[in-house]
Amino acid sequence: MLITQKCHYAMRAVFELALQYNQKSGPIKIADIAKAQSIPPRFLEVILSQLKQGGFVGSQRGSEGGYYLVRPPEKLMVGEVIRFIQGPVIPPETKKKETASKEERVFQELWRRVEDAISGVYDSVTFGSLVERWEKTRDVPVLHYSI
Amino acid sequence: MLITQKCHYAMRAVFELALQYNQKSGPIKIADIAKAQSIPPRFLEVILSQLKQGGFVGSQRGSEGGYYLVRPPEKLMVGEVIRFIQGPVIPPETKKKETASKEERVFQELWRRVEDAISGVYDSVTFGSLVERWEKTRDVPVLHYSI
DNA sequence: ATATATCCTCACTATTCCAGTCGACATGAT
DNA sequence: ATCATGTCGACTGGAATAGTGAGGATATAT
Repeated sequence: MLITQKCHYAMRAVFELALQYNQKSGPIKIADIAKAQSIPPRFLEVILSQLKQGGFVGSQRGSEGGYYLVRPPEKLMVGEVIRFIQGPVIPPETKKKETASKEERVFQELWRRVEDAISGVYDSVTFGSLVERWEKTRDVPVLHYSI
Repeated sequence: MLITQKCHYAMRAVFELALQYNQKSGPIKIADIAKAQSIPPRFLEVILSQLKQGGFVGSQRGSEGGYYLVRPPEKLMVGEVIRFIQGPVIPPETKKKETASKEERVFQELWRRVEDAISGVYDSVTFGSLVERWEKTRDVPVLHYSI
């Protein structure tokens, strides 16, 4: 699978922090993020602490503590988060010319192109743009009314 | 991981059959494909029989039997094989608008773009073009001589 | 100061998926 | 008839994924 569940959660968590970024209402609690984005809270703990390691978020301990985004959402590409949580799309050994057999080498150009194509998308979308889109469509009713 | 080992094997197997396609030397034995492409023979058995189910290859039983490509390599896109072996890049439930929560819906456009980007590459490369490339570079010495 | 709310750490489990194997059987060429 | 092949279904070991548990550390409120 291209995107793991964990990565989906990570992106939704960052997205949630991005939504609140301009509200200046202090750090957001794990519990709140978990609720807003329907993420198992204990699992979210693991994820956020990993995102902190990666320098994407910061935290405040104690009462009224929580997490916050380090960079403004417009300067945070989704690709950065995805790559950090998931690792590279194409594993390095698939790309290494030296260790590849002749047969494998035929495919390397293909994998390179695939990776570039994916990166092109990943790096053209920021959490800022996602928030913008969200703001625009937040009140648009779902088309699929119950019958 | 985007491409499983099994899928790599499948592509190399098909590629091997593509190489021999114009030689008209009858079906190729599992053992030969396995040897040429360094694939565990028993595993290759599983893979080829799956590819047969998918209509990509045909087989001949008995002595002097083996496998052969059903379509000419130029008319076989790598995407067809990859999608058949691996299933869709983005799982359908990630894309379904009806079942997605509001939060998930923000990301759907992103996943759609990623999928399209990948498909664009997958569907622009045929096994015929891979064989061509192979024929061109088959005798180019490896740059990395042993020291 | 104390209580409490929060993050922090790290180990642990359950489940699923992947890669690969095994044994017995079916079929076709010679 | 024999032997070389493909066919079939079950099976296993290991890795990765998703998620949980228990207790510790620290900041804020009172």
